[in-house]
Amino acid sequence: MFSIGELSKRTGVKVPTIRYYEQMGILSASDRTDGNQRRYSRDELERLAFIKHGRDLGLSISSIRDLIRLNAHPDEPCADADRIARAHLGAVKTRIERLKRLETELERIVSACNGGSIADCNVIKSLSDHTLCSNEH
Amino acid sequence: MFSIGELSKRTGVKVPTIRYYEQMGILSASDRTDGNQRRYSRDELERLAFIKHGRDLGLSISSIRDLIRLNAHPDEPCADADRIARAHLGAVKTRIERLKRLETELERIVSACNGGSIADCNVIKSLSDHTLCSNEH
DNA sequence: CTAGTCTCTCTAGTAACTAGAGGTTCAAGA
DNA sequence: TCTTGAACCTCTAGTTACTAGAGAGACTAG
Repeated sequence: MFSIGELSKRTGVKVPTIRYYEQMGILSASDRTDGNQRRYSRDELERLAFIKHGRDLGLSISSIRDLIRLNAHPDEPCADADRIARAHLGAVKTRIERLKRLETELERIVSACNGGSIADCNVIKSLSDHTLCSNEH
Repeated sequence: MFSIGELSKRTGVKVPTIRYYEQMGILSASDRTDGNQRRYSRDELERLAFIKHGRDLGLSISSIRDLIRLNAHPDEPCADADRIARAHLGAVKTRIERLKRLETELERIVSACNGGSIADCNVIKSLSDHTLCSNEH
């Protein structure tokens, strides 16, 4: 059995975050000491690693909750799990596209700085004047 | 003078959001009617457009607040404004990089789905097993 | 003058944590 | 066995940028 601090060290998830996951209903300690401290089994350590991996990949807690639920029914087809991952992939692609457009825009704004005074600062002008934008956002 | 609804229509910023910006101290109505309704001048319309543009580009409200403060002192050098934009550009580039790595990872996970049952679903397996990752995140 | 839309303030909820207060428990050394 | 210091407990509140809703008052067109 692991204490919450050990779990934290092994997974890299901070202690208050582990408690937060418990509140969110995706990870709970299977045991408590007489003094009310959480004790985790190896299964729970693995589940936390699963959660962390999902979070690192940007999955929401509710998506992770769904995946955990799916995992509990190993006989059902995996279409749902695939759908969750695919939906997330789509969202990631969209975000990349948007950010790339912003990057272009910011490059333009920053490269226009002439080192003068605010009165003729292109950064602020660029932000004020939407018509200068090379693409819509 | 514009009502808050008119301002909203002209800028595409929702009414409660405009009131929120007032709370945040970046935009306040220069006048009120006898019945306590906000009335905005053309200057304030333009400032809201500036705020919206900055938000669309992903600037935080506090960065926008800084830029507005800078804008109020037109004689000072524009290095600070440039620095804010540059810092943001750096953050955007970093986010793009990270997202691209996640994209690769998710592509791998999704493409591995064999349409079977959860028990041997690669989506969940991939998320459980960190060692399968082709790059660290 | 009235109906219907707009606006007001205030509170609370969202996502995923993080920080802090004030108190208790655990583990290791003397 | 006792003590001490780190780790743990619960609870509340703060973060960001909004969004939703309640209940009441204001404005405007016909």
